[in-house]
Amino acid sequence: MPELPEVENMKMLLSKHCNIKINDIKIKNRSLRSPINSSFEDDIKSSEILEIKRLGKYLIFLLSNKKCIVMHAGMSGKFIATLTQDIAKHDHIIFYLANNVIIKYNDPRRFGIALSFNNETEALDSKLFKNIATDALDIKFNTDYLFQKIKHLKSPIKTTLLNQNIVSGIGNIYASEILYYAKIDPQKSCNLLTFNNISDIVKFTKEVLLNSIKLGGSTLKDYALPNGDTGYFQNNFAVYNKNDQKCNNCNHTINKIIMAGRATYFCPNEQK
DNA sequence: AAACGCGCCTGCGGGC
DNA sequence: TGCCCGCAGGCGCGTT
Repeated sequence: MPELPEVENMKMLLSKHCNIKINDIKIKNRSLRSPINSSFEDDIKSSEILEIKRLGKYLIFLLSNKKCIVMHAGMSGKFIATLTQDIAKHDHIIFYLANNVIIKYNDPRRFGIALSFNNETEALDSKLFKNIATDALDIKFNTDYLFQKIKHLKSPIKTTLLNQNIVSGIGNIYASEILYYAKIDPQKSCNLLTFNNISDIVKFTKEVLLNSIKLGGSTLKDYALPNGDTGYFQNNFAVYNKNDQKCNNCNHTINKIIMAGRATYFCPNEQK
């Protein structure tokens, strides 16, 4: 999916449509990862979005009627803001704003989430967020936090960074990228990492994610920004999708391996 | 507890 | 040309 930088870009662009009445809402297909709840349309209709928050890869919409919408874009979800009425294949949710803007949620694989709650507290107390850890860009995600959280784990650091119960927002692209800059082998067990290793991981997590946000995120097959633009971060990948190419820092070839079923890229010469 | 594998879906590209 | 296979930004559940 969209990982943290892509979701942050969605948030920024959708936030331009706050404080505008939502005249109508239509759902073409309720069967996302879990079905869209039956009161979703009624909870939103005639209300306005006051504020959009992001926690990890989740978007939290606070509405003027106190209701709260939670959305997650799964692997292939995206938002499209448009003035044209056309409905494309996989446009599952359509918001009709009073200023004639139409916002569509499109998600071919339907791994996304869209649920409404009576208020923000109810949303944050729900099962969705029960085990979601602090956000990777939150000041509370620091070296002491991560060291305490993972020093006893025997799992490899790469799969651990993908665990949203440890830190939220990092996905499969950025896990490889972060560990490349931190010069750590993705297969290394967490309990073998030094405090300095973990300090580097935290530092480069912030750096890589913030840099990608600035560049509009990464655009692979499915992802596009709500205004139709594509991000540029994929041009800055150090290792992701670059197997058999040369490492930027040395002449060694970038390796691709599978960890916990997910493609993982690293330079075996730089990352120990 | 913690670590792994599988399934949920659709679309695309490569190999035959 | 067309079919089949593997793979894709994620995550929850079941099993060991």
